[in-house]
Amino acid sequence: MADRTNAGAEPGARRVTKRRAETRQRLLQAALVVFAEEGFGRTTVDQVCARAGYTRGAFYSNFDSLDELFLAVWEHWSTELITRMREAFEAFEQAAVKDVEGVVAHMLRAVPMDEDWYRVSTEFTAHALRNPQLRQVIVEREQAISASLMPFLLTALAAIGRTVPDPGALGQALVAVHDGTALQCFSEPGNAAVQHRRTTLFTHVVTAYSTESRQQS
Amino acid sequence: MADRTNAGAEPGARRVTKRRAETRQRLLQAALVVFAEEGFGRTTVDQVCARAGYTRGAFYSNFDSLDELFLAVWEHWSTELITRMREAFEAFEQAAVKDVEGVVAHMLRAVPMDEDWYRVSTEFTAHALRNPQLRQVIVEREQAISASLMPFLLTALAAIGRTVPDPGALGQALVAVHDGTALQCFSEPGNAAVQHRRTTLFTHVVTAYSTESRQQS
DNA sequence: CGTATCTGATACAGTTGTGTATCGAACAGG
DNA sequence: CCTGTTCGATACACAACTGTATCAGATACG
Repeated sequence: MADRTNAGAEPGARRVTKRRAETRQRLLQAALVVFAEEGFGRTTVDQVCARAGYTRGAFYSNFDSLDELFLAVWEHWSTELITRMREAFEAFEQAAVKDVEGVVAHMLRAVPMDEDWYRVSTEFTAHALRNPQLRQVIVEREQAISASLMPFLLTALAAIGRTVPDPGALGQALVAVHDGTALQCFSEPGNAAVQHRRTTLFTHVVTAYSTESRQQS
Repeated sequence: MADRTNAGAEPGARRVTKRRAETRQRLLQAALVVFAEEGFGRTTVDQVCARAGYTRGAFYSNFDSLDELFLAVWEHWSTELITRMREAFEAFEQAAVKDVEGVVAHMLRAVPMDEDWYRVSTEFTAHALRNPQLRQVIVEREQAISASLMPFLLTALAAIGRTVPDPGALGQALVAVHDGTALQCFSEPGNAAVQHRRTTLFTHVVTAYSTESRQQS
């Protein structure tokens, strides 16, 4: 590994200057775009640096290899996405929601759909399947997404008088449906029917995994 | 393009020798494995040829570029898969199937789950999103899968007294669910719960998209 | 300010891969 | 068999990328 950021507490620790943090950040941003455009395997160090406005020296000072950068990009942006999702959830007005369709509509509004990210994460997925450690990383990330989403979803469902017997199963189902339908939406960006069917499918799934409970909040 | 196969009818047509066909075939097979192992972007012409037992001369005699081979591999194996799926369906005994779970179990048994293919097709998907023409190819393939599957599914459902109001929507939903859950299954190969939830999700979806009809065949 | 350290630019050496051109061997048709 | 054609191996010229080593400017801190 190249020099790692560290909070300054360790012995032998090096200060992390602002400049360095900024450089790293810009490299991560640039990398997402370049990976999306060129594909990971065909991306060169030069391309990323050029896009970020650096030369290769900056890269090799911050990372050891493109592989390391790829992982860093994926982790950075996937946590970013989870954060955004959570924020969107917290900003919700539960007021107007009266049925499952409403809950789903709210939920889908909170889930970002970014094509660059989709391409990169898809490729990362394929990449991760080649490496047991990365496989695990993927699994954990999926659980994190599910864990971020479910509390809000359960609350929203409770508000319309619905209970989820097996939240874990619902979480897994939703992630799968999201992944599968995202591809369809990106494949046919102009096709409104595909978009609509996506919502319908989500609604069916949420309905199937929840049951009506007597007391409505 | 390199020399193309042709049926010999065109003027200026070249014979296609057996040797050539065999070479092409072996290159396609080798490519699937190498792409799965290395990733498309990091695969070299040499690697594919070595795996197939040729040198680069054979490759350049059959294809113009790795891109062309990638597409050829994807088309070859995806049609192959559809064929297998259809055959598996045709071999089914409808006898023992008495409920939606049974139908789903049969269906899932017909759908091949090959990890090499999954990796390659996932990467191809990401690749295809960069090119409008390839996007279209993906869409058409999805429709072909749906078209192969639905007749059998509709028949099986009819046999247990169920009707599907919107087969197109169900087809799209099933493809999405398949794609999404396949990743989960490959990520946690040892986890039986994931496998089971996949089946459950399929069952829920098929149930939600079909309605009970009076007359049972 | 002055200085020690950190950061990114630049230059370099070596490796790896591509695409083409050429040629002998394999093949199909008579 | 013989012959014209096709196929794939080999050699070559060229281009691209990597990783390292070095250095000058930027930065933090007393």
